[in-house]
Order: sequence, then C-alpha cells, then structure tokens
Amino acid sequence: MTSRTTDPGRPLRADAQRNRVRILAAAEEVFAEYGVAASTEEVAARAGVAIGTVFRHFPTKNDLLAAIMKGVLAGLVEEAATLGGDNSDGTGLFTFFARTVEQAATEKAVADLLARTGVEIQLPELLDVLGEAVHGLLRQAKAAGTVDRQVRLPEVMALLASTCQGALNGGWDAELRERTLAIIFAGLRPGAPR
Amino acid sequence: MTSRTTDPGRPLRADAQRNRVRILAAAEEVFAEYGVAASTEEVAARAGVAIGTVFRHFPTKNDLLAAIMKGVLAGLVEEAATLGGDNSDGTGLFTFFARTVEQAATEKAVADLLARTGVEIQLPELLDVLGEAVHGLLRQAKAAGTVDRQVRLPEVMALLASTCQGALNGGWDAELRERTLAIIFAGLRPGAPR
DNA sequence: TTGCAAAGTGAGTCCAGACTCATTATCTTC
DNA sequence: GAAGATAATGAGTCTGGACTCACTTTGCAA
Repeated sequence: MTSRTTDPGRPLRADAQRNRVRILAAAEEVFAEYGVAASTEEVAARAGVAIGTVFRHFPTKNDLLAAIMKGVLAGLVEEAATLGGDNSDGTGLFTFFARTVEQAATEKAVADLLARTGVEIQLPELLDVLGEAVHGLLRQAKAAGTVDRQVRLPEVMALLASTCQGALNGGWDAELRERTLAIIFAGLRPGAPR
Repeated sequence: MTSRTTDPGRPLRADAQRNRVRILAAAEEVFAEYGVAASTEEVAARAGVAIGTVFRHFPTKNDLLAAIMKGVLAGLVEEAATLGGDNSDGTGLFTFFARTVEQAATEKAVADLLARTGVEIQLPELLDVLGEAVHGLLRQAKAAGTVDRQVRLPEVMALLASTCQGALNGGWDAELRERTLAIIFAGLRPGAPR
C-alpha cells in the first residue's frame, strides 16, 4: 500500500462523504491548473472547507496527489481502451497520442504525471497499466501497418511523456502541437527513412 | 538589463574576483546536479564561502541562475556554431540534437533551461540566440537534403526541448535515448510519410 | 431527544530556503 | 604600514507551505 487515505472499515458520515468528493474535485481543478506545486491551502479554499479537513481525508499532500493521479491515469487508460476497441484501422495510437498531448497542454497534472514530477508515491505499477493499454494500441497499429514493426513500447512512452512535458512547459499552441506531432508520427510510420 | 550582478565600474578586489569564480563553478555543478531547485546554501557550501558572499555577488538566486544559464546557453550556441562550420554534409543538426539531449540527461540545468522552468528571468532573447544557431544547422540540413523542407524551426526547437526534459525526468538510458531519437530523426528526414 | 463518536475548524507549529546586516577581516593605496 | 574602502561572515529575519491539535460542530444510533 503506497497511499493512505484514512480508511477505517466504517462507512463515512454523510458530511465527510460530501466533503471528500468536494476536495477531490477541487484538487483536480487546482492541480490541473497549477501543477503539483499548488498549495493544499488553495485546494481547501476551492473546496470550501478548512485546511484541516483536507488533511483529515488525505494525511499528506502526497496522498491527495496520488488520489488525483490515479483518476487521471484511469481516464487515460480508459481512453486508450476505447480507442483500441473501435479502431482496427491502426490509427488509435496516433489519436491517443494527440489527445493526451493536447490534454497535457491544458492540464498540468497530466504532464506532471507523465514526468513523475513531485509525486513521491510509487506510481510505477500505475504507469505500467497505462503502458499496457498503449502497448495494445501499438500492436494494433503495427498489425494495421501504420507503425513500423521496429518501434517498441519504451520509446513510444518516452516520446509521449516528453511531448506532454514540452507542450505544457513550452506553451505550444495548436499549430505547433500539430507540426511537432506530425514529425513524430512520420517517424513512427513504416517506411520512414532509418 | 534583466540580470543584476552588483557591477560597479571599479574592478573587483582580488579576493572578490576569486570568490566569484568559485561561486560560479560551484553553482554550475550544483544546478547541473540538482536542477534549479537546489538551494543557495548548497552552492555557498560547495564554493567554500559564506552564504552572504553569494548574495553579495548575485543579489538574488535568480541572478545567479541567470548567470549560469547564460553560460550553458553559450556552450550550446558554440557547439551549434562549430557543428555548422565543419559539417556541410547536413548531419550537424542531428549531431547537435543528440549531444544536447545526452547532456540534458546528465545536467538538470540544461533541461531546466530548455523547459524555462524556475528561472524567472527573461531568457527569450537568449533562447533566440540559440534558436538562430539551430536555424543555421536546420538550413544546412535542408540544403544537404537530410531534413525535409517542410520542417520549420519552431517544431525542431519544440522537439529538442521536450526530448531534453523527457530524457532527464524519465531517466532514459543510452539505448532508449538512441531509439527515441531515431524515431524523431526519421520523422525529420525528407521522404518520411506525411 | 439525546449522547457521543466522527468530522470540521483554523490558529498555531515547524521547517526550509531566500535574503539581510552588524560585525569582522582583507585588500589596496599612499 | 596605517587608513579607509571593499568584501566576507553567519546568525538572524521573513515568508510560504505542510502539517497539528484543542476545541467546536454535526450526524446518527438508540
């Protein structure tokens, strides 16, 4: 167990339940906006609770961060799964890549997540889940002939993570994002000069 | 003037001169190792001076950072210039790219620089100088036919910056670095599928 | 309704790191 | 080599942000 969230067996009281949801929602917004460096104070304020309440639910900032990150990851994994489902044309990987980068350009939390920045929690196993989902898309793409067979998962993940960070930190606009991704995609395709 | 470094017209006293050099050397090491988040205290310790001395030479941490960044940038620009000089075969851009990423994987300061992280100083004009140097390499590459004519400078800089950050944060080993760069380079080449 | 355990509150603690300044030490000049 | 200017020193201040806890409030079971 890497993240603790004060989890007694007993069910939560109604107000506690409500506040927990509010805190998570606020944290998602705040971390998306300011990245993992945002203060817990800010989260509490946006959730409309006292700071002590945040710490009652999530004993450390890291625990809160971990909870949010899990949510973000789950979203990415789900998207990958969906794309894998209805895209047998092998374009799922490209679509996933583009959407994730676009999301990262807006939500700092995504980029921070892929960058493993600031979160001390052991996310490896969680990232592995994402890796597996992306691997599925990669296999589909290779099978459909849209990605070169020599391409392996690690470099795809590496490209994904770095592009997300770059897009965020560099403040890329839509056009630059597109032009940059075009180059990466071209490099992934079979028949690219090597 | 964006960076102040307590610069009276008068020449520095001998001990001051010596300490300034020590501080810069120490800061370069420390920032390379820990990134811009390293403390001024650590720099002072490594330089063998009191913290007050560091602040006498560089009134704010940011001024110190700016001085180091200028040095790092100058190094990159010089490397680009050298490569542009003796590489009319159009491979200068690729070599520069690979070396810079490799350097970033080791020196956090380089990645932080390209990421514009933490340094509040207006580096744009400095980064522009680097951009111009890279533009030279890009022009050479296009002329030599090693890079597609559709490729523009912004996306090259974007790829460079993001790859540097990715390599550092992701802790890429030499092999992953190579495999990842191979994809990007393939995407840059003329005749890459688009 | 009531009693108490669960939850909320927010002022306060703690700490790290940037920055200051009165004091002391060191150059440099004449 | 003395005097005054320049620089070094490091304990101390200040600030922001994580985290605590004595006390108050609230939900729920009996």
